[in-house]
Amino acid sequence: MTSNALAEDALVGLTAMQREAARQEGPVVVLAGAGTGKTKTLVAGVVDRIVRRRIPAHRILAVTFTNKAADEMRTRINAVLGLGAAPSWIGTFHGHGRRQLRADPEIAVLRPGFDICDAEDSRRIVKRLLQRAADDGAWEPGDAETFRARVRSVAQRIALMKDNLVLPDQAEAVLDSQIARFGAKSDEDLMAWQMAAALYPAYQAALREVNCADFGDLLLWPTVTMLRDERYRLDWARRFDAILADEFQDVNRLQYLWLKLLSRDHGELFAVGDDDQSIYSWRGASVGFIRDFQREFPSGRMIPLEQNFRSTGHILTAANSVVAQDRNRLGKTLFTEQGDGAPIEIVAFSGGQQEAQGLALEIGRRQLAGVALEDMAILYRFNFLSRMLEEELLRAHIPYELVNDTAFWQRAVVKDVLALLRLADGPDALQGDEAFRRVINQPARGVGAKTLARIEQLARDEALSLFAAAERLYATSQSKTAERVRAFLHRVRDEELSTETALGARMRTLAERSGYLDMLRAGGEDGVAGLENLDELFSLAMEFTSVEDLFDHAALGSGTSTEAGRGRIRLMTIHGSKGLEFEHVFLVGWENTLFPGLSPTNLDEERRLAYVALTRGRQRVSISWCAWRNGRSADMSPFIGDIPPEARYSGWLGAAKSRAEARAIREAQEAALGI
DNA sequence: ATGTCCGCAACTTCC
DNA sequence: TTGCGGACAT
Repeated sequence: MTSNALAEDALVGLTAMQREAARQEGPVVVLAGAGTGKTKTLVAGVVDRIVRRRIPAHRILAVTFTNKAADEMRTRINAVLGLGAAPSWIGTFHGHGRRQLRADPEIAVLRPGFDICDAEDSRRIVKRLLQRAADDGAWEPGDAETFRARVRSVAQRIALMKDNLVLPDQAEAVLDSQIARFGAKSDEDLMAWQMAAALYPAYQAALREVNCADFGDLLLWPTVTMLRDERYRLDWARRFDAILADEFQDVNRLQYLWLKLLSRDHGELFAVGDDDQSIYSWRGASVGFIRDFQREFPSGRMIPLEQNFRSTGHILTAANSVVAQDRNRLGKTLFTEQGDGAPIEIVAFSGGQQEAQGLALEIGRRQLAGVALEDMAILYRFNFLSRMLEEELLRAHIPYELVNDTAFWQRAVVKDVLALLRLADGPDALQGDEAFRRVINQPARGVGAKTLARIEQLARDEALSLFAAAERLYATSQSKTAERVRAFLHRVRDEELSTETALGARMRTLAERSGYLDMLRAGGEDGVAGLENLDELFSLAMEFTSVEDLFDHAALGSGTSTEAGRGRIRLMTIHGSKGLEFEHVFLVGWENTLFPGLSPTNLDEERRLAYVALTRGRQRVSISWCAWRNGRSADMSPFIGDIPPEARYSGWLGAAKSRAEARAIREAQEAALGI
């Protein structure tokens, strides 16, 4: 087959508009509504550049927000062009930033081999700084609860400043403009901004001290350096002939500028997005960039895609109506040539448990009616809502899969064992201290707060690592705990000299010999779950050849790309569902106390979130809400009221019509599973 | 005086 | 589900 024929293949099945978009040269934004073939067009755009325009794959940069989206794009391009034909520069913003910063760590005042710390690590640093400031009497620490909230909020604001290219030494000066941009709804908010600005320089210094980059740093310093140093910018910009960006409506200032600096010379910026699906303003995203595109790129084209190929008419009517309340839209209306289909089903339950049970029953019923479990999904606003659902699905013997890429790497057991590896890899490395704190008393070996404080003191006085300080402190003592601690330290030291190169095997040995696995084995059900997680970690780690790579992937939450499990219903947050589609979708917890939430956040954004949720469904969408949740009464979400009456109806399908029916469904399911 | 274990609380959304 | 305060054990 000739390459041109291949290109045509890729374009086959595209509408005229989609094809035109894919072949467009120069700056272009494809304003693609949900289900209008956005990813298809993006993939066609990459293929067109490689095949028709003969741009080498390695000179194409494609960027997404999530690892999932990047994997998806790579898979689809490979499906068209053959395995390995996809550009190597397909990845997330953070992934690209990481690559750029690894090449020149000094632009962030870091040294080679720096670590990437995740949001939790950032919060830990902020926590320590806030504590120290409170001890110095800089402000009232408040009670434990407000202190915790403050840590979160200060950390988030520092991240927001980074996303807006505010450098540490500028924080105080631009404080007012930041407050103006993001608003401060309460005195607490205002105070958090002030603290964030005051602590930002110390926070950055703390990061550098341990040779760590946070998420923001990955893109901040490359971008700042490209702005300041034209040679540096050209060095990167000249590597690429074409830039493609997914989810353009969700870029923040930093990401936008990064894209612009890389594409400025040739103007080959191909972006797809939908302003109605902008749901990341809490991460600094601004719809303004897609809305002002035409002004920023006068020669650029904006191509709208409005024909929806995914959902039936009633679903689109519902989605359009919900989002129509948002004033400031670019404005487009989805349409379909399919029929109206089933109206949106609205179901009320008395409480969360009843909702979960009702859903389990309904899912069983549809399964019996021939709908495959993998064609169904349950979407919720907050992760904690999955708990009750899981319990009831388990009870009903309905196989499910929790879709949450990053959760795996955030599990305590995974972090603990990674910390063990980090210690073994270099106990005296600066990053080793955090790892030391994590595992020194895990399993409990008699090293509590007081002892740790003593170790920290010695470490500070003698400028030692915690590991070295502990070794010295316990070198001679004959106490039982001292002996056990000494044993632990020696095992880690031994492991440092290990000739074992397979990381998975190394970690298993470490976990075994440090007593960590025994702790889990003695830990009952939770322990078993932990052991299973570790097995997955060990096998994942086998694919990595360097410790650094493994830690990077752990921090960026990638690498657990488990194939969409067949025969399982999927559970995820609405945010996590963006870009996906399912035949049947269940939207739970649509109450005025939950969605939109109680705190007066950005109502338009919640609305867009509702739009995203609704447009995931192809055939049927069911919405449920509870009159009572967590001991509080609630009302139906106003978003439900926005759906025109002809596109919805009040169903009771979640409830069994009779006891006999419930039993029949259960028995059929159990029979199918051979229970 | 220290460390451990137990029960209770609250929890965005993601790289 | 982590993270804490408090009671208990060493």
